[in-house]
Amino acid sequence: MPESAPTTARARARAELTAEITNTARRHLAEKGPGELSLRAVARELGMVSSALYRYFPSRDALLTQLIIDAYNALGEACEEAERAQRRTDLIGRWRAVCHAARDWAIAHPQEYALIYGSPVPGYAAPKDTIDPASRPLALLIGLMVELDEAEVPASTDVPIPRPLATQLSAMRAEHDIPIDNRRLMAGLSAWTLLFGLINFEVFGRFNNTFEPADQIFDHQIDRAALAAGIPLKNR
Amino acid sequence: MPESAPTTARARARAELTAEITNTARRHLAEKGPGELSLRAVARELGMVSSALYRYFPSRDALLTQLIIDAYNALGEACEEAERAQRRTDLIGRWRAVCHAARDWAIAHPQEYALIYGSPVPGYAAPKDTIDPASRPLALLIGLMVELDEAEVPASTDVPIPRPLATQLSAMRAEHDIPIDNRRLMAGLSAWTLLFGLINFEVFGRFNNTFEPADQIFDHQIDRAALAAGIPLKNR
DNA sequence: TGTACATCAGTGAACGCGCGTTCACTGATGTAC
DNA sequence: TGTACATCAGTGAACGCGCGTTCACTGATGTAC
Repeated sequence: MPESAPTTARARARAELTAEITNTARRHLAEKGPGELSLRAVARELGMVSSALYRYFPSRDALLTQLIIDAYNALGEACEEAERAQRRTDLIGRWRAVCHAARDWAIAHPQEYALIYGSPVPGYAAPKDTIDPASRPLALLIGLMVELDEAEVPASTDVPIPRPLATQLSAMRAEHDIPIDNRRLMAGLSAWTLLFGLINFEVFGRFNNTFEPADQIFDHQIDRAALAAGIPLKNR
Repeated sequence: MPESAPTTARARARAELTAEITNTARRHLAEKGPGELSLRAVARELGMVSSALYRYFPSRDALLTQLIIDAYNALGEACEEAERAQRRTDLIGRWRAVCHAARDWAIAHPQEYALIYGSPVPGYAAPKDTIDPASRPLALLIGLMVELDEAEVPASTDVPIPRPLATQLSAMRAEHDIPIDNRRLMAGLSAWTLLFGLINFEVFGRFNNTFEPADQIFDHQIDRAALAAGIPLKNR
């Protein structure tokens, strides 16, 4: 539901149809791939003429953008919800919850996942509105790092951070008001990279024929990453 | 050059034209994406009629398969060559060399990289001949692990490996005659996952606007991974 | 409450495009005797 | 060395397809007075 509930019948119909269009498009996407998403096919399924879609989306790219934003938000929400369900003091539980939520969502929606974490769609430039939704999982992980800091969990012994990298990290901290030092931030970024690298490998089939199911190797690797990020595997 | 040098003029011409076709296709791929690769466009550029290509490749998919195999081999070769250039005893140097070679190749050939490590091309199933070329980088890393073992470098303290994962790892070791234990093999696999996760993030633009250039964050993360895999950062 | 006008949703035809693949063909290259 | 035949590369036309987007239009819904 948008900010203010639509009052007139027309506005309500419009909101509903917009949702129906994105839902249908999402279903088509799930079956094929972003390149195969066709406005005409979506219109056909909705019993409309293809040109009618242009009342709702100015172009195919705009529809794709909507799907991308929705995907980022769905993934972000899944992670946040799972994380929220853990005891606040259970840091490793929270880390695992985020990892599993992201993985489960990706496996359940492989094409949507590919849309946001796979190869960029050629000729398509992600607009600014995708940035915030896209950063929700990372924000969660950084939140975890902040609490590690507050709980005075010692950071894992670590590889030194050279000057130029420190500059980039500091700039990032300043821009987003992140109250931890570079070492901890870097730990969060590493965990984030590893998590999605792992999911990519699984969703894109790199573990096929060897690690099927990949549940165990996933669990193992995220625990390794937790250790590397300074999250103790056992709560005190 | 294929196994046996072609003797007749016809055979030579055929080999040359086949190469020209794949080269042109590769160039087109580099500019657009796999979905945009068009037989007609390739033929046009070569001054042939589109149907003539069918003397060389039975279908568009066959051409794509060739490009995929070539990409795997090019990447694999780049890694192997870089690794070969290091002193044998310099294990961390060899690890870094592999990482940098893979990254450099990916950055230089982003579309080819996307073809092999990005979202799967919809409706396209990779045939068996891609398996061997695809595993070359992992094979290198496992080789490194074997030498770590031989050099009696102690494995890093680690997360325990549960039963079912151990079974999968043992099966893998048996199938490929890998003379190390599960713990070391797992370390190699983790390093491998992290490396390509990292490259994906960079090539697919996830570090944009924050870590540009990403050289430093890359170096830092591969050193972290080295530590986690038990490779000492300093040689003795 | 009623009327005149403005806004909007959806239609249907059309434009212009490029694609993969098939097929019967011509003419050149290779092979067997 | 020469001839008859088989193989192969490349042609050009055609099939059948689906796509995104534009445009002038009709008829319904909403708004101002």
